[in-house]
Amino acid sequence: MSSRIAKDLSVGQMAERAGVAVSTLHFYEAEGLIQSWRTAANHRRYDRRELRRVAIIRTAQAVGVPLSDIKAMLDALPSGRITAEEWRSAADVWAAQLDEKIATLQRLRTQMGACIGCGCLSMEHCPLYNADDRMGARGAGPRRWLGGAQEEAEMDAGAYDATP
Amino acid sequence: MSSRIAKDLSVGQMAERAGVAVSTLHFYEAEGLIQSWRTAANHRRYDRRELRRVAIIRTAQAVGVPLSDIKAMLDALPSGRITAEEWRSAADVWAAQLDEKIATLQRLRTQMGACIGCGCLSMEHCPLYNADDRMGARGAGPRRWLGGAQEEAEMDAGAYDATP
DNA sequence: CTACGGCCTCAAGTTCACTTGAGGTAAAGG
DNA sequence: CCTTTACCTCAAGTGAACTTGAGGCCGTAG
Repeated sequence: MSSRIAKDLSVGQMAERAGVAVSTLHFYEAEGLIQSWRTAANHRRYDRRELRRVAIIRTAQAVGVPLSDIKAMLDALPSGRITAEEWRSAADVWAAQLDEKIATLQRLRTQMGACIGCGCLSMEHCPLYNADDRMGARGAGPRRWLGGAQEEAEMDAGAYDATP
Repeated sequence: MSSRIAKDLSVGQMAERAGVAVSTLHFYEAEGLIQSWRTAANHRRYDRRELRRVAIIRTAQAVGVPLSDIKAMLDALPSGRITAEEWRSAADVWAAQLDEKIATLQRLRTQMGACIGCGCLSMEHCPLYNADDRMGARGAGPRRWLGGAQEEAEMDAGAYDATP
């Protein structure tokens, strides 16, 4: 029951521990990705649990997941204590998306190393474009995640001599 | 030797085939990511090989690789015909990065499903933050890829009651 | 008592990856 | 001949994810 308030972290401490800038934490909080309470002096105090949230946010971002998606997932969790069941169901939602991304990466890696790396220069049966991720692609600005319809993506092979 | 010029694609055809907007192709070309030659009427014509480049660009982007990195990799290739050896060495440069990303993703997935999913709420031995990708992090604006130093990332466990 | 570090807010700036718009050319169809 | 369609250029706008800067509060070490 005794909540050790002293154990909560200041924004500076959080920033150092999480490896992000203070301004980033301000930003995340403004976006509703993390939470804090305030001291009498209006200073932020973070529950240590928020560290994990930041870790997840950063990791997900590192592989191209937009903040809006991350937020959606984090929002799906209840704010207090989280049961194993709650985590699991949240994790399941992500699992599919992450698997897709892992597959995309492995496809890319394989393409680079094998299909393309082989030098055959043919893409007749190229699986590269089977990545219809489709997740963003609304509005202007940068479209992360493939987004497009990609339809047939039929590309034929052939030899050319780089017509100038 | 007979270069079938008619087989080259217009920007509209490329756009449709590659599943991107015409403006995107203009943009990629301005950035030096793809190439074209011009007809008498100053219209772009793309060698079919450029389709593969676009495919690679899009796939890499889908997993968070910035255009600058993609360009660096594509620039490393000679512009004409590419030998198997050339592709392989280019692929090798990327392989490590892609493996890192795959590992990061799998870590994230595992964290979500197991370490965190277990409900223990402890991150004592959490491997999540061992992703010191470090690749961007120069200048202002959004820092893709983890970027930060991440140092120890020591997070301890404990029970709290969400102090309001 | 004042200098300092650390915190606060809010507005504006920056980078990336594009998109949109204005204004114009060029061949093809009715 | 006129209109459509597809293309061209160049400048400016947009959204995401932050960072930077200006101006100010608070507690403590010198």
